[in-house]
Amino acid sequence: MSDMIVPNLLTDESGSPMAFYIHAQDPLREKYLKIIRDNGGYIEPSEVNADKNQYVQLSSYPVPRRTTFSFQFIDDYLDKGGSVYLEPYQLNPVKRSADELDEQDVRTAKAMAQAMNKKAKGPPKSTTKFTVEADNYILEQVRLKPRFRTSHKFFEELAQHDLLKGHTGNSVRSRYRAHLEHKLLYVYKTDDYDRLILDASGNRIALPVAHAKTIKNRFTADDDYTLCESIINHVLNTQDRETLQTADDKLTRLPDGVLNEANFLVSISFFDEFARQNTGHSSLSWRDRYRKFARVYGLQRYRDDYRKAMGTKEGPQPMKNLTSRESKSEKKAQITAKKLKANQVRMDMSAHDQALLADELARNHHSQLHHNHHLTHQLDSAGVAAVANMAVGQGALDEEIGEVKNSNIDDALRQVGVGAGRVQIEDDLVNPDVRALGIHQTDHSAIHPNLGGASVDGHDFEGLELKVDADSQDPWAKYMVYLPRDVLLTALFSDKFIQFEPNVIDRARELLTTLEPDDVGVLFDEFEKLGFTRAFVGHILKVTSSSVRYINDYLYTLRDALHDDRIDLVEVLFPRGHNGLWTPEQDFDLKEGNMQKLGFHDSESIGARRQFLGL
DNA sequence: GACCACACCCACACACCAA
DNA sequence: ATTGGTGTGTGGGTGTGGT
Repeated sequence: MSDMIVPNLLTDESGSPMAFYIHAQDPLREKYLKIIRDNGGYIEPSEVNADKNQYVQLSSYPVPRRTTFSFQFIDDYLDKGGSVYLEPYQLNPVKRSADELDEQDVRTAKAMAQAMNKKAKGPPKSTTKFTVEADNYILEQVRLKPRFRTSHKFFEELAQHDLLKGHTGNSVRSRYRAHLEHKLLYVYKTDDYDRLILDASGNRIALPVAHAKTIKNRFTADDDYTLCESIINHVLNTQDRETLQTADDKLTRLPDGVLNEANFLVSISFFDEFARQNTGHSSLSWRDRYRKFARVYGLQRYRDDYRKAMGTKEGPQPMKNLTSRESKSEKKAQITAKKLKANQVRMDMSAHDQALLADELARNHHSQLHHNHHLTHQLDSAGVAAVANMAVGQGALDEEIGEVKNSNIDDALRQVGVGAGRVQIEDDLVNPDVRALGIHQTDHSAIHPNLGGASVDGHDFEGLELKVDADSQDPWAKYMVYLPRDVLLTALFSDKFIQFEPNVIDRARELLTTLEPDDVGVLFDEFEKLGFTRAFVGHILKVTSSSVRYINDYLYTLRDALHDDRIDLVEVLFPRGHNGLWTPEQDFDLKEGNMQKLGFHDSESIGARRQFLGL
């Protein structure tokens, strides 16, 4: 902008400034304030004055029920030395009614979000070049966790590593995808829990990349065909022909060979069995594929289309584009639009009305305080806004609050660095509101958080609960039952236990330090390797509400008992009066509310038990 | 103007949950 | 126990702006 040479463009012939209005919240306000002033123009601070004088409002986005023009006008006007008309830059030519969300609100919200985002991100980002060292580091990290190599989350967490400072998750991911993936060549062999498998001499085992699965598998045409065929056969074998061939009107009989798919009954157990035979997807995924795709497309239709397509050059294609869920950004825009709407109503309310309303509400809510009608003069603007918001309705606000909560949680989770072997959410977040959202303290991520591999010293069992509740449908839940009281010692330990004595308990406790919330299976497996029977592990989890801290406590008492010759098995299995350790009797008391009998449990133990039992 | 770092998008695989 | 609704974040991109 060479305004040293060019005379002030934003003035009229008489030299008086051209006047504009820019809403105080507009993200580009500061930028254009400067540009316009530098070129001799004027920005009216008051909306009322601007309206009175019909000053042009410039905006980053269309504002419902106001006439606004794009900042591009200023850019072009200055660029072309003033030979530009205003009209084409108008953002929202249509005046609309005040009620009901419409597309424009949503568009506005989107544009606003985008504009705000730019502002929030601050001045133009500088970029950091990837070094050879960083590249190699990324590759090695991918090799260590091959299943996560397509995960956004994985790279987001990877970006926290010191070696990758200055890069974002996005950039590390795209660096890998665009420049490193073809250099990967091999990955390390890992077990079902994504832990490295070492060979006999303790070395990592290299594996061709193609052998390493990722987290999710796309459904192939063959998958879809097998699914459709199997379901058709299944219903033919399990349901009567008449039902299957009856049309929706319940009267007409369909021609032979045509089945009414609306009458198909396909139980969950079918998908369990099917997933056992077809291991590429979980039972839940197969069921979902059936619900969202096969049933929509038509199973018989897909079967026939597949067979037909076998003869073509292209070959059969998997089903696609049959889901129609609102995209996330769409949803967000809807919510933002609602908020805007609420704000708009507030802005539309005259100052006088706002004052009356505030006064009115204040009388109702604080009637003991005897306010006169000058009350509103004592309210600050935030107070008036809050009061007006009440008039707008709680709905939009509720969503706002919900979103704030969620983003707080997000932030808290984000603070959990990759090196932090285990999740520790700040205390102030572990409150009833957070619990009400169904978020476990430890339940933060689909992938294991300790990508950095920082070792844990085993003293922070605080709050880690394995993610299985006694009454859930988790396959591990069925093992989590009390043993009978007359059980024999031999039912608790296998021969291996003798082999590993006397260190078994300590090794078991050590193992606890490595667990993640989803590692119930790991715990079962590893404890069995140490010589615990599965039934006993289940019993321990039942007694301890599957909380790692209490499992640790239990192992202590178990160790002491084992060192005592005169072992009282019942006392070991059903410890009385121990905080965090539960028995069937105590469960009963908890359900019945006989809290006086549970005095030795602290509130944390009781809370954990409630959650564990689904009370 | 090509290349790169980084942001953003969206269908859907997989999962969980309430009714 | 089924069932449909829906949350989550992957998997595979495209868009954008700096260098």
